[in-house]
Amino acid sequence: MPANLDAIFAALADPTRRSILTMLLEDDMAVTDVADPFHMSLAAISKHLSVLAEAGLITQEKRGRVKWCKLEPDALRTASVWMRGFGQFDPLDLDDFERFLSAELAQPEAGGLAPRTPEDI
Amino acid sequence: MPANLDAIFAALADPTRRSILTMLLEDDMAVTDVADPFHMSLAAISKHLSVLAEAGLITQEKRGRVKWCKLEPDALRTASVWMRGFGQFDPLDLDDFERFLSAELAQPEAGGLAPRTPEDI
DNA sequence: CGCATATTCAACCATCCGGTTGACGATCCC
DNA sequence: GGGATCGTCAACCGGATGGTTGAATATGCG
Repeated sequence: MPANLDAIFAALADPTRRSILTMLLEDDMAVTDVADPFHMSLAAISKHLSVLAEAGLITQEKRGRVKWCKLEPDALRTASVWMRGFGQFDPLDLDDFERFLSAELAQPEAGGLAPRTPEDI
Repeated sequence: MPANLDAIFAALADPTRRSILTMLLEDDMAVTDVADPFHMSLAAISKHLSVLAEAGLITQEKRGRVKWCKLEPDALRTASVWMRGFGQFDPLDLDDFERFLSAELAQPEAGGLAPRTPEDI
C-alpha cells in the first residue's frame, strides 16, 4: 500500500532524492553505489533512502551485507493519479517529456534529474 | 514558465495546500473565502497561497481590495510530465482516480482532497 | 581470528516550515 | 472623514529537515 500523498510529495521535493529515483530507473542499486555520484556523506544518502522508502517510492532488501534499493512505481502512480484530478491539462504528450528532459540535462542544477556532482555545488 | 520541481512538489506536500488547489478547481476565489473552511488564521492561509504562487501553481490578481486566486495548471503539468518519466506504470486509468477519490473522501484526514474542516482536526 | 567493507545510529547544528499574534496599509462605503 | 473589511508584514515559537562527524553493527574474506 503506497504511503500518503504528504510523504510522497515531500520525498519528491528534494533534487537529490529525485536523482536517486532516476538512477534506480536504470537498475536496482546498493546504497554505496547510490551514494557514489553525490558529494555527500553516505549517512546523508542513507537518510534520503529512508525518506524514499517511507514514502513507498522504493523498497530496500538486504542480501548479505549489501542493501539493495528498488524503485516502487506504485507510490508514484498514487501521486500521478492525484494530479490527474486536475484534468484540465491534456493527456500526456510524450514529446513533452523529451523536451523537458533535454532542458533538465542542459542545466542540471535547475531541476535535479541528473545526479549532482561536485561541480554543481 | 512554471517554477522548478523542488518548489512544485514541496507545495504539493502539504494537505492544506492540496485542499486549496482542489477548491480552486471549482472556481477562482478571494483569499478570505479560501481561508473560510480552515480553522487556521488568515495569515497562515496567506502564507500557503504565497507558497502556491511561488511554485507557479496559482496566480493572484488584486482587484479592488480583494485578491483573487486562480489555479494555474501548467505547473502541475510540469510535475506530471516529470512523473511520466517513470513510465513503468500504465497509462492513466481514470477508474483508478475514481476509486482513489472515494477512498480519499471516506477518510479526509488521510490525504487532503477535502478541505479540512474544524471537525477533522 | 582479524581486517576490510557496507550500512546505520546518535548526537549535533543551521536552516526551513507551519503556525500564532498584533500591528499595519489599502480599499470600500456611509 | 472615519469605521469596517481585506490582506500582508514582522516577530516569535516549536518541530521537522538536511547535512555533518564519529562510533557501532553486520557481514564477507583471507
